[in-house]
Amino acid sequence: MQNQLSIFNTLTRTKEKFEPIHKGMVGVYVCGPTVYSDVHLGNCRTFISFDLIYRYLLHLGFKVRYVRNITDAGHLEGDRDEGDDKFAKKAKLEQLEPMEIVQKYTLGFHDVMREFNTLPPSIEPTATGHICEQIEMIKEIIANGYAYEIKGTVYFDVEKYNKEFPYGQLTNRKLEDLLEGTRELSGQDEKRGRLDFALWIAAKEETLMKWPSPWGWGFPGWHIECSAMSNKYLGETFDIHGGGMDLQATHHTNEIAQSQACNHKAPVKYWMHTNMLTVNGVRMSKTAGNGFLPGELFTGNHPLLEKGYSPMAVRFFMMQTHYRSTLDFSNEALQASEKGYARLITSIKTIDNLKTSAASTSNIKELEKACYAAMNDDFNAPILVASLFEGARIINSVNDNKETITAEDLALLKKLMHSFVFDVLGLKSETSNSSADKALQGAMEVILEIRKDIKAKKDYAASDKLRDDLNKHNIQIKDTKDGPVWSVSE
RNA sequence: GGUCCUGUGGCCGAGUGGCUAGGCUGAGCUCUGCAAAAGCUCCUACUGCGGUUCGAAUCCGCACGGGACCUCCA
Repeated sequence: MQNQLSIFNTLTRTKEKFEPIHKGMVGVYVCGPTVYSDVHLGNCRTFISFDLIYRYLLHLGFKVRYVRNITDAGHLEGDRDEGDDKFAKKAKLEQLEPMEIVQKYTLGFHDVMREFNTLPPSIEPTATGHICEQIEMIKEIIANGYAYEIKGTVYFDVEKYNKEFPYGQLTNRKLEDLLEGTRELSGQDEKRGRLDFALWIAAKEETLMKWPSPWGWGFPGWHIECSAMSNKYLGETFDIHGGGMDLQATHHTNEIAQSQACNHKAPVKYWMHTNMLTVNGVRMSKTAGNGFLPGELFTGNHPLLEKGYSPMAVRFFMMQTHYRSTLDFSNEALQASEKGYARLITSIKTIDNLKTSAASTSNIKELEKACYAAMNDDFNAPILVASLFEGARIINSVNDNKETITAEDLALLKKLMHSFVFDVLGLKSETSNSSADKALQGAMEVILEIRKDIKAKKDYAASDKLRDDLNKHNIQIKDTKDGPVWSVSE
């Protein structure tokens, strides 16, 4: 372990030293997507942020169990535990079975996560796969006196719970303040308290996704799945629970209440929340209609996009902002990241060509320290990136014979750049080894050989034309001291 | 209305009570047949007004601007 990691805990609103419950092991639960439509870039940001966190914990040597669920049932359209769930609604629209909707968008989600080079979680449980666990948990909550049933629907009694536990602690709010923000109960409402939420919802005649329960046919409420599944795979109390900030006030607040009411203990030691992605200063969301899909981003096929951006350029763009800050999208910012990313990757490829000397002009050990210090300070990737650019500067300077490096330092620098850029930040070099690429490589060798002859005859007009023409096909030739180098641009 | 967060150079974005992050852009220089790349140098900011302090962009207050949550959303 490279010194002490600290994490900003939403519960206390301070940075705390990270001490896992079980030495050397970390349990992480992150609220995954509700798979009733394509994930947009804002959703991706959250999962990419937690991918960084997961990767760094692994890098530090922790044995991590990373659980990220798939919500495939119980997430209602309306705000008052009424109506059909999102899958059934979408299923009707697309004339499919609800589980066809789930399958379609789950596969799509996985494809996008792979594009962004995120590591798969250790366990990816689904709500429909854990109906029994949810029912058992609800039974326990009722037995403990924190929930009640009315006509086949089970509600959590928030006001009763609040008498013993601070219901609004995660958002630092008092119950009275929360009550002020809610509407009066209408005559149709069955629940007792305005803040009460459903644990189990009675099925109607037309409900498509329903299961038998002690309270009749129905389906689980949205919040109970995360309590049940985190409990099952990580235990009654685990280390880190994460999710987007928008889940903090309702979903996570209710999760804490459910788990506490069931197990008589707080479920989570460190709560982590990632901030939103914004477009022109406004949060990207499904309902605001200002979101675009990862596919559109990669191809540039969207009115807001001037061009396409590669998945790694986008990932790097996100790594230049701290996970707790809002990240505002713009073409200009993305293009800046694209260039910076290319420079960083190019420098890493240069490492293998460096010559070593008897002394180093730069302090590589200090650089290593700076990298760990950045990440240990609540996963501060932007500061890490700044240090990595310092590394790139050193590499390029040594390559230009303007600085020197010892063999020992070079080995350390190489290890440092590789482990932080590829393992921790999760970036990868975007080159493929397809047969077409190999053919291009061969062709370029032939072309450069011919151009060498032309240049030897000092026919610069011809050699420059060759270079310019290839450039029109996105192939750059650079005439360095050590001979020509070529590359393909995006 | 309630509860919070936030306001940094041309753009994006870190950050600490005093020691000028970083990326992109622009200008100049070095290198080079030229170009590109790379390195170096320069443009040295912290919404406004008060207060605390030897000293504040960093702490406090007020004002103005932006945003989030309180209703489904990562």
